[in-house]
Amino acid sequence: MSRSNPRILSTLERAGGFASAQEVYKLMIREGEKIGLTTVYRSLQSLLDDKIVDVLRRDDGEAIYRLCGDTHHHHLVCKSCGDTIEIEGGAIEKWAKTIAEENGFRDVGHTAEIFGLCAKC
Amino acid sequence: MSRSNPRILSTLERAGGFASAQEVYKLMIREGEKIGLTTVYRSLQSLLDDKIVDVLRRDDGEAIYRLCGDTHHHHLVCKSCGDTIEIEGGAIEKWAKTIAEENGFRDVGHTAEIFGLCAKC
DNA sequence: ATGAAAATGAAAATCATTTTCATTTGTGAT
DNA sequence: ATCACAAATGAAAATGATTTTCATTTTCAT
Repeated sequence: MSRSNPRILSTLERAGGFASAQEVYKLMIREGEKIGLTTVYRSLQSLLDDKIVDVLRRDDGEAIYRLCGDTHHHHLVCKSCGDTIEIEGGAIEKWAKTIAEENGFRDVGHTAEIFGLCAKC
Repeated sequence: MSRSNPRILSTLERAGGFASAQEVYKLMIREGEKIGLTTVYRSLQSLLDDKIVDVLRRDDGEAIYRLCGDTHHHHLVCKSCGDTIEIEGGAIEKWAKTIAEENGFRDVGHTAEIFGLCAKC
């Protein structure tokens, strides 16, 4: 079932734990690895399914993948440079849970991202 | 300098203050307006430059534009039947603003969605 | 009315991502 | 080792949003 490929995960790590599919692919090619772009996309997708990586969007819409720890967190992302800060989501967790209960929902999850311009940009 | 076109802004409003370029274009065509896709893109871009609209990304990477200052809301979505409930986001607004300030970010926006199984499913 | 500058849009170009499909590889049974 | 079949791979084509090009039209000050 796992279509993931250890070489791709390892490349993502080597890239600083943060790169787009295209970048992972180019990096592997540049390093002489034999790999196809399709496989890179597929592997990243299954790493995503397995919640081993996280996906965000750059300003231009390109998807960037990052290794993520297992603790559930949210992101504060700079629209300009892509700099990302992990944030604690205690307040959000409570909010989501409350709203869901009020409306009779169960088995609840949520997404939340904050984006803006960081101090440097 | 302002390449904006009032018809596009007005269509975005009519769309609920929230739509992609493609959607704005299709809506205008469907309503019999004479407009080109290129112009829609250009107009949205300059509305963006003028900070009259805001841009976000859908999960699939498509850019969605919304009127700034539009009191925006969030969604509680059923994973199974797709039923969607609009929710007030007062708590979230405050949370996002606080976190952003603490980290020196400005010009801040956010996304938040809650999803789960509704009472019927 | 005249010309310059700005706006427009059809068609082509870009670029990330997905799909298709033929080939290769891995695995388990015999 | 051999056979058979499922999973993985990747080249090439398809897709779809967005941008660019460029020729034409509109606007506007004179």
